[in-house]
Amino acid sequence: MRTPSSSSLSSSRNKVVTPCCTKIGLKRGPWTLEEDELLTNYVSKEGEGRWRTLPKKAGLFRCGKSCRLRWMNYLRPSVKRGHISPEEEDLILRLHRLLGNRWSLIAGRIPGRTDNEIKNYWNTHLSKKLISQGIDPRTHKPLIFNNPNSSSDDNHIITNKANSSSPSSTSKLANDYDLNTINTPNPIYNPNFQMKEPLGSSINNNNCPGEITSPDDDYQYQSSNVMLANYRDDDMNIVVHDEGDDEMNCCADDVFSSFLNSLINEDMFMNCQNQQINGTLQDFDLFMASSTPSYDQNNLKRMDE
DNA sequence: AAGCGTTCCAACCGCAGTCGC
DNA sequence: TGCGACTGCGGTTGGAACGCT
Repeated sequence: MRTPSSSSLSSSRNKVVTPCCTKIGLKRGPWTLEEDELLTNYVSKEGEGRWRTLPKKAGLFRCGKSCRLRWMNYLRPSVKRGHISPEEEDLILRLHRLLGNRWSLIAGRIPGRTDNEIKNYWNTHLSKKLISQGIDPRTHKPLIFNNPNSSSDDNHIITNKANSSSPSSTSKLANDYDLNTINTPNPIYNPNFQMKEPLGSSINNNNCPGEITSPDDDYQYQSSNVMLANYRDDDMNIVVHDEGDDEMNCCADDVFSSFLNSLINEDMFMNCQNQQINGTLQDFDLFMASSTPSYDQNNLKRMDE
């Protein structure tokens, strides 16, 4: 069905590829009912995991990755199929504003939905919807169309190849929206930012390890659902706080979890929405101040202020 | 009905993190 | 400490379905 793209071919020449991807004779493409049945029966009996050896044991001519994906995104009993409800859509929008393209984190907050499904839904529906509303789907800030007179390092600038002043339709606008031209200061979207251990101490007691800078720069999330903060050193370089402390991590995890849960609450969201300038950090501060007595919002000094 | 363009989404890919040896 | 195996994530692809002419 699918053939390796030119990029993947060229990269695989220089890289050690995992055996499951190179084995000859493995089936690719859409799954058949028989394959689904084999996989479902096997996982029901033996449980998830050990994907590498699963295909052989289950009698499938697929690589482990493919089996895992099929199970996770389609066959798992908890997977909910069908239309995304308006409530789910709203939740996706809120979570994406906070988390960026952290699809697995977002999916973890929407029961029955998979990261792949949410990612697809975002790319095909929600990003276009936001663009049609004049909102940058990456930053959730108003779109600013390219002005030849403006400086080249402006953030949140997009170009509209057809007509920047009068987009004619959602579809047209979406097609003309050049994602490659966007610069974003938000580390959530910045691949150069390294996800590190969480900064638990500033959340769980009154100690502040450093000066908090701009909201977009300083709160990051890692795949373990932990919020963390960075600060700037004397040279204004962003410093990632890297203090391992399992207990603190655990607490930060709980706090972050509660924070996300709170966003499900409409009132909380509406309050925060009115303060989009300060975005994520302000949302978090509001939440922490209202729900965590030990959290001293004033301890967070911002270089930007 | 045929041809063509667009949309949607399942599946694939490379990469990075984690774990065990 | 280094290495390989395994797992999970986010980006991308391409074929089927759909809509328009």
